[in-house]
Amino acid sequence: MSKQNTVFKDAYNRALGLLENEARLPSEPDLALRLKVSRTTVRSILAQMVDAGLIRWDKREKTVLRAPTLADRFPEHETDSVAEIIERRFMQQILAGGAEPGMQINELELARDIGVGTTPVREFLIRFSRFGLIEKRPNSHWVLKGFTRDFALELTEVREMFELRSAAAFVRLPPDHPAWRDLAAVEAEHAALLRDIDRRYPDFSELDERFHRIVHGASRNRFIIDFYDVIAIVFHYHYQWNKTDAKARNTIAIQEHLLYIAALRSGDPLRVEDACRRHLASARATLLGSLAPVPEPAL
Amino acid sequence: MSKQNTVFKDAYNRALGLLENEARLPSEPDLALRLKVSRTTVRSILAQMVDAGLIRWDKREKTVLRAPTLADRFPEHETDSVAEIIERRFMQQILAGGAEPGMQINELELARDIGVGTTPVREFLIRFSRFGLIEKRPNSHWVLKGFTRDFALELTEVREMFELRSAAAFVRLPPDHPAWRDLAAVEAEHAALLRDIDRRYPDFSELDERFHRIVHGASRNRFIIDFYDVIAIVFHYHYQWNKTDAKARNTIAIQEHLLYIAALRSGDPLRVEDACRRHLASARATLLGSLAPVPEPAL
DNA sequence: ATTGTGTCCTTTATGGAAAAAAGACAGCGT
DNA sequence: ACGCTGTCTTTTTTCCATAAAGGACACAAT
Repeated sequence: MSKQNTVFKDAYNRALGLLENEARLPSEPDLALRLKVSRTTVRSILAQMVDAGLIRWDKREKTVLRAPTLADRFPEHETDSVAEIIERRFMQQILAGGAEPGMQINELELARDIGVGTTPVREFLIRFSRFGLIEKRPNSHWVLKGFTRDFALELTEVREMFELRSAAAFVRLPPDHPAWRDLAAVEAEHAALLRDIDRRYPDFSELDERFHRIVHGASRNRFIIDFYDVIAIVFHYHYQWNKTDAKARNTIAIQEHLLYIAALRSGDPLRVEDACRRHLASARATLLGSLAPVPEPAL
Repeated sequence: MSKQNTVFKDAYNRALGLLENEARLPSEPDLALRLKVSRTTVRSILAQMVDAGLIRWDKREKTVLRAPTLADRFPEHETDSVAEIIERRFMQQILAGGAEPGMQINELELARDIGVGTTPVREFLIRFSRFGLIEKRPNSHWVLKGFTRDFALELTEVREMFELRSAAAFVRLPPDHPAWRDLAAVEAEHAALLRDIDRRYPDFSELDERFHRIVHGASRNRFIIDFYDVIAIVFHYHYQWNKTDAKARNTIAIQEHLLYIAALRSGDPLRVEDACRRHLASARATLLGSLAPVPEPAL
């Protein structure tokens, strides 16, 4: 076994959707564009569809024979790339499972645990190291620095610097800048989410990321924009395994966002700074509160 | 050929220095500690020294037989790890050689060029991607974003935010904090360098990095501290192939550093901020000036 | 009792192979 | 003329093998 054809399987599943309401399929380059894969993969998909009796394929003629059923789809888990699998398993171990700071991380053991080769594990750890949670000892193991209170404080310190600056840059954007349109869109989604909060509160996480990325984008600074990756991954996994008071927490955050958005629209720098600071302070308090409580100093 | 024993060769060269003025060598664990390698490598070194007729080795007795000569050393280039070789060659291509933004980077070609396997090249690119100069298209090539004017502006913007905050944190350090001792040491080195500037001006680069890392360390924030890696690598390679006015440039920077250090010692936040801003503004101007000039807007 | 050595096992670093996926190009069809 | 397909080549992704390096443990020497 040398490589999983997850790109093929995922694109195949997505291609099944195109068969639903069409009698014939477009050209290969057109399909490649829509599915965001190469024409080589498109041709594999078409060949597979022929085998499955879904289409007849002769040169430019690609006639749909029958509608796809659930049985035609590849199972979800076979469409995950190795990198995604490694990320999930690793984050599970260090955020959910009890992993103490200082612990050694062993590439080989991790690879065996997950059932993949050492190469992708190693590459994952290298990529992941930029998040500041692990550190490499060359020619030796990795050290887990841990999702500690210190980590959260350092993360939020930088986040606050970056977001305040980005928010200030936002109000200086020209009125026809696409960011204003994006902002209006997320504002509407916030309002919609709030109206149906009892049922939809778990959807906030994704909206939160979208909103903050729009704000950070206004900085037009790749380092600031890229830093949001660190925040996003930490929040994503942390709150995924830490759902206490999720509804109340998200409701408050939505309201803060709405005030923050209104401030941005007002164009008043002072009002923006105030709304931004309030929200960031509250986000920090929530994050710190969800960590282990501060150790009591001895009396 | 599967792996270069560069760790061994580099440690062997360093170990030769220990033979100079000693009649016998210490224990294996002791040597391992001094050379910062494992005992396994120490034992390989000792075995090699026996073969070379440098020592007699019997259990705990490690008697020096003769002083090492230049011929005993491994040549410098054999002691560079593969990762170092890749980094140098790559930086040469993108900073010194004319590499236009938007260019594709090909792992395989790069590996063949340098004469190493694809695995370390790939790992280098992943590590390097955090510097914001290249970007990955999954399942496809890397894209060179280039050391452009925009890059320099974005880099210096973040640098200035981080350094101002770190400098402000520095003056709040307790008087017995080791950073004050480090600061005094680099101050002395600055003075010494300035006295012999005609001859020693190329040494400034290293001192510059040492100084700024001390300042950034005061932030006690891993993200701020790690960000200096980006600055360091850019400055290191950029000025290595761009030596115009190096002496004048370094002389000015030393003087700015001395004022900056004096401000830090004064403990006056306003004075610190002023000195820090002045130096950063001058560093930015120098960096931008050394890039291609701004394209003239059409009349 | 502590420190050092001999021995052996494990892990990391790196090259190599092969499947999956991307990409190039000539010739064909409209 | 332009876009599409057939075919072939190249590159990326991944697993695997092996040398280099690290690390563990029992026994030996001080």
